[in-house]
Amino acid sequence: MDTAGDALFRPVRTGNAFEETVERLLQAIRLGVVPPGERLPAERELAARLGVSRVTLREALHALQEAGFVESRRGRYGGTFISASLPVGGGPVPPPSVGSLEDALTLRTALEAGAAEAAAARVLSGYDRDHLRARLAECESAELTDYRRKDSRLHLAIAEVTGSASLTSAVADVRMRLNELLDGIPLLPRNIEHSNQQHAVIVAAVLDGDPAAARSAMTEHLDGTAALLRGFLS
Amino acid sequence: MDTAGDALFRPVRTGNAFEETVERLLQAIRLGVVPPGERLPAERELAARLGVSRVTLREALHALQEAGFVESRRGRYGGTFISASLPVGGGPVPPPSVGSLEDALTLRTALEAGAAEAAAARVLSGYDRDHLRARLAECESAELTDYRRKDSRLHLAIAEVTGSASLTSAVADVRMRLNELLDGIPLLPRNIEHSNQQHAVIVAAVLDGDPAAARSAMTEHLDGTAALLRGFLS
DNA sequence: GTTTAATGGGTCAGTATCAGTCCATTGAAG
DNA sequence: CTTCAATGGACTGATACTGACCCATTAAAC
Repeated sequence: MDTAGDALFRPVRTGNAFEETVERLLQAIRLGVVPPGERLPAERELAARLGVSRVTLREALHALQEAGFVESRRGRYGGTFISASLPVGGGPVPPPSVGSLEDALTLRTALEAGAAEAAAARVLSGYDRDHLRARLAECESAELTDYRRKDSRLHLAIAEVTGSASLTSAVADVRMRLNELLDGIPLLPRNIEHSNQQHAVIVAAVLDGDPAAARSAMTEHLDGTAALLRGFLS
Repeated sequence: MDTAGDALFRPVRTGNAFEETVERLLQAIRLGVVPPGERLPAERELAARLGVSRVTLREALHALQEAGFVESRRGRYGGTFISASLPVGGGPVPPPSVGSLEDALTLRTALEAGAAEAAAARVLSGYDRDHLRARLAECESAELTDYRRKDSRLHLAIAEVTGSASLTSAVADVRMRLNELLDGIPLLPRNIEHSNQQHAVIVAAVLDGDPAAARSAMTEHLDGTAALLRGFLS
């Protein structure tokens, strides 16, 4: 029962509805799923999709508004928009134990390498192929301050074209966990350049329909940032 | 935003606290993490670990009791025990869409193949090695009615020795989703025998510290049941 | 026997969350 | 300039969940 019990008897809810809602919205913003300037779905629709009451959603939106992440406009054709300039990092993160870092890295490798392989094994629609190419291009032309978001968006796109929504959510979750840690370490142009080369190889392998190549390229890419994280956080 | 939005704006809570608690406990029972006859943690402790009030936990336990999954005894050295003979399947499952089946299968392959690889890449403690061997043996000597539980327990053990609690939880979750579907298809001795051979290969590769072999053996194993599921549910 | 510690059984007031309803604002369309 | 539909803003009563109690029961330990 021991270790499996630890995993199964973990908390059923990680916080109250308000906190979880804020977390989700931050996920969408920080991972670049809805970019600066764009509109979120209307409150009524968003509340329904998040499975939360509109009151709770609005509390979450207010919190994000006060923190400067979103701005709301009333009236028809109004809505809640992502701020053009996002606030910088969400404050100092609690020192992550080595254990929790390894936990997240292990999960990430499984999910993202699996996603790359699965994506390459599928026959992709033209839409999917364009999506991948667009995210790759965005990543290559990203400003330094934008890079993490564009990078996340590309990785998420690879999970998306897998066709598995569960896999996509899981990738988004683990990336949020790791991004918090990554915010604590410097972003070197040298590393970005290297990342972009690897990204190109990964996307090419996926588009070519070469699962083994996609997996190994992704694994290599992930090992790079994993080493970086281990180095800076120890 | 499209597909990524679908994944990110999914419901924050899949049900009320009561339902989620029942689900978790069923997970522990159905996956064989706490076997028939054994005791669950005391209500106060379990409620704390599940992050739920004791009232809610007790409601969940009562529901499971009425359904015949557990029995409670009062007094010191009492507790809530898993029934020696568990009720059969949880009623007719809603017809799973092909999409949701593929969704779960894709996620499972990523998680479990990744887990096998990660497990083989670690230096395992003696305890871990024994754990794996014990679960494998249990699986090989399982009765037909016990097989699914013992099988799940083994797969979970492989995730456990990875050392990543998140990965373990994720494997448990996706297995629960698939077990519901597997309950709808017959369990042939012929298949069991084949499964056990594959299990032996997987565990051997993990114990030998051969990640590539562990991954490929696990992939092959999973592909087998995936084909079975696709065949019966279409 | 008596004691005692650990357990399940149950109650209650406070808080969080929800579903439903109506209001206020906006800008496009007529 | 009026109308209208879609949006954010705000309130209310009902319900779910919690945290903190205290009680009842049991079997080992003394």
